[in-house]
Amino acid sequence: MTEGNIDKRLGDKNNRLSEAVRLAKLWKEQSKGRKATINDIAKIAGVSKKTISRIINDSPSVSETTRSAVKEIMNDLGYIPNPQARGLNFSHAFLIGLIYDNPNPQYVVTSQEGMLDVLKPTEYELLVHPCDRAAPDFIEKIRDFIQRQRLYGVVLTPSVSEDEALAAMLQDIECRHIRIASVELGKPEHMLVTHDAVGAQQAARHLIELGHKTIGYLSGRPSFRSSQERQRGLEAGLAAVNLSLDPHYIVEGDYKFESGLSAVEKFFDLPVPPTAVFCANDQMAAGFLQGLRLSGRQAPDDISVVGYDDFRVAQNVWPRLTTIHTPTLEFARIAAYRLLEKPIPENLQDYKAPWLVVRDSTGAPRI
Amino acid sequence: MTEGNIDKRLGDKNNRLSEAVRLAKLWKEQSKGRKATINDIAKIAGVSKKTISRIINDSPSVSETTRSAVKEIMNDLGYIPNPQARGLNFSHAFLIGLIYDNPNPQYVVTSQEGMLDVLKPTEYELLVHPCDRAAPDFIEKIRDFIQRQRLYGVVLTPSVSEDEALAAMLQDIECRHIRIASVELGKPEHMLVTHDAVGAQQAARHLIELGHKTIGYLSGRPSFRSSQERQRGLEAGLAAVNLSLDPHYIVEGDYKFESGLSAVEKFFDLPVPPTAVFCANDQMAAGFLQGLRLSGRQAPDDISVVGYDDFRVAQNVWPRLTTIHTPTLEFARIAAYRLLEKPIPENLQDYKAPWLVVRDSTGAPRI
DNA sequence: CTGAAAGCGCTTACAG
DNA sequence: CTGAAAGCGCTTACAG
Repeated sequence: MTEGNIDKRLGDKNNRLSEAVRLAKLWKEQSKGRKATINDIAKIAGVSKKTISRIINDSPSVSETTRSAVKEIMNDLGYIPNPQARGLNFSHAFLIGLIYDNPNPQYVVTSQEGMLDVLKPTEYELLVHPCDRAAPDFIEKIRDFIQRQRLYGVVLTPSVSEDEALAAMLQDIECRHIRIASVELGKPEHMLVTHDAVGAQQAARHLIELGHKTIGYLSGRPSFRSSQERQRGLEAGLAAVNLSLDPHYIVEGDYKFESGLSAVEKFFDLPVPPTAVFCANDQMAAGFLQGLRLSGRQAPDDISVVGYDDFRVAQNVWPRLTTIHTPTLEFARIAAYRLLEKPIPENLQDYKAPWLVVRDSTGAPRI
Repeated sequence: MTEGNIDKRLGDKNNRLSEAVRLAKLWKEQSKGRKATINDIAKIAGVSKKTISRIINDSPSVSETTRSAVKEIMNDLGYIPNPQARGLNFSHAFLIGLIYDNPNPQYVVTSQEGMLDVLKPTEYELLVHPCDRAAPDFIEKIRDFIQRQRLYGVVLTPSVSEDEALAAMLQDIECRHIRIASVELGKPEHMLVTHDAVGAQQAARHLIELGHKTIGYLSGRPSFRSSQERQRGLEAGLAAVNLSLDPHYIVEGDYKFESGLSAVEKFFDLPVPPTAVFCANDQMAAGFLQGLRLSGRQAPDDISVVGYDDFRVAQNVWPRLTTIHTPTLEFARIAAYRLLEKPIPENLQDYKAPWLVVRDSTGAPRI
């Protein structure tokens, strides 16, 4: 290769670049706020649409020179590929769904935020979809939602994540999905397990260490796996010191404040009331605390109370609630990473188990 | 027209129908779960794509015979028009955005639910987009969000709804938007006013009727219009009985629990502490109640407390909070109706002003 | 009331 | 490493 050739090539490159700069300027004057399309970029860069498409999709078979030149033009014009046009060719939209039925707003918003943290640097957006498992056409509705907007995938949170018929439908229509649930319910590749039994066992250990022997359980709906798992953890903790959970000491709640409130008299009507109650979630524990007060009692003097979730309410009530912290935000992030098949950051690897947070609602039993 | 002609037409129609039934059956056998497209429907119905398109878009210029025949086929095959393909032709996707920065999860989830109530029977879905007004590129980020997915429109909630630069940007890119805010800030067609001053005035009247004369105000961030409006309402209520709000009796909070908690000592450090405090939201009022307890006081014996919002926390705390109810769900519904330019149902017309809910945190002042 | 052609902004084969 | 053609599933002119 002679020096002349090199000069010529440099010259060509420079010409092409300056031509691109000229065209870009022209375009900006004429476009009047219209957004650039793949055609505009191709014309200005002097390459084919297909090359632009390759760059959008990070194809390796584009020369570094072309790629950087085109990328500069893209930035200059503020070009964003139209996700609808892309979605029309791929078999999906650039949309992720969050399907939930948990009535706790903080759980929902925290999950959204966790997922959005991960989606933010991508081209995906988050669609929210509350649902009602009791509705007769609930699965059909979700199928419509997914197929209509051709979602890339969905994340399911408890309790709708526990629904086997729903999981089967998702499998059937080949919709990517991650089920966040207290325990492994289906294929591991679709599961994100929160290990509620492990958390509940810590609650049990805490109460036992304080000296409690007669411990009650305020459950969620018995059909909810999370409530079953929390009970299982409590029983495991009791079994470790040769205690067991007497069925009379189980009161059925529904995860709502009111069921906590009304549980108080049920426990205190027992011949020997428990000295501590483990509530299957914070909301019921908050109701339980209010029920205590309404009946002239208080925690932890008259009875110790432990919640589950560590949502905001745990710190708002009085006494502040001893509870089990579940890293909801982190689980949501992990779910999003897994859905997008992205590597999960190191610092999220640890967030696998819930942990105990001791506050003011627990103490030694009154003799 | 002879009888023969009529017979022939009926015969044609019947032939066409039975042919369609035959083709539909064939299609279902061969499609193997593939979703029907406009082409499939057109072929089976024996009409052009354009006619199907007209039916999808409710064009009046389609004969009732054709329309009903085609609709039957659509239902039979479970046909759903692809919103991405439609969006590619229209200048927007079938997506609505909810842009919020309110940290209260219940506010967010309630707003989402209200909007979804309205979107459910439509082809639109809801995209959530939290934001941070303090971020330097916050407006740019929102513009990207809107333009990338080519949203049909957005609903803004306080305080981001108060941002004039954001409103200007939306105007500029011609993005439909509804701003839910405490007071009319911009063009009426974009505003949905919650009339916070009216609510606050009721709080003032309630306290005055109980006999309070020295009333404190725990504000939100002074830059927030909602906090200003709630203060304005309080002042109006006081002015009605020739009282006024002494600036010393205003403590600055930030709508968060902790600022309520720490406000207690500030009020009680005054030479003459107020006998009642109006908190600019429930979350601060809950903190205030906890702060009272931590300092050995309680409401309403030592001081009356009023909140604003009537979120769940108002009933969870002890004493249960007297507060101002804002129909958040209904406002979100109205916003969605207006965005879609749908008529607002009669029963929503009334939901224009907030109202007082008296619970246990207010009483007559201690002499 | 109905339809054939061209196009929305991209991508997938296919070819070189 | 690069490109011309055809297509994704719809709609907009235009024509009749």
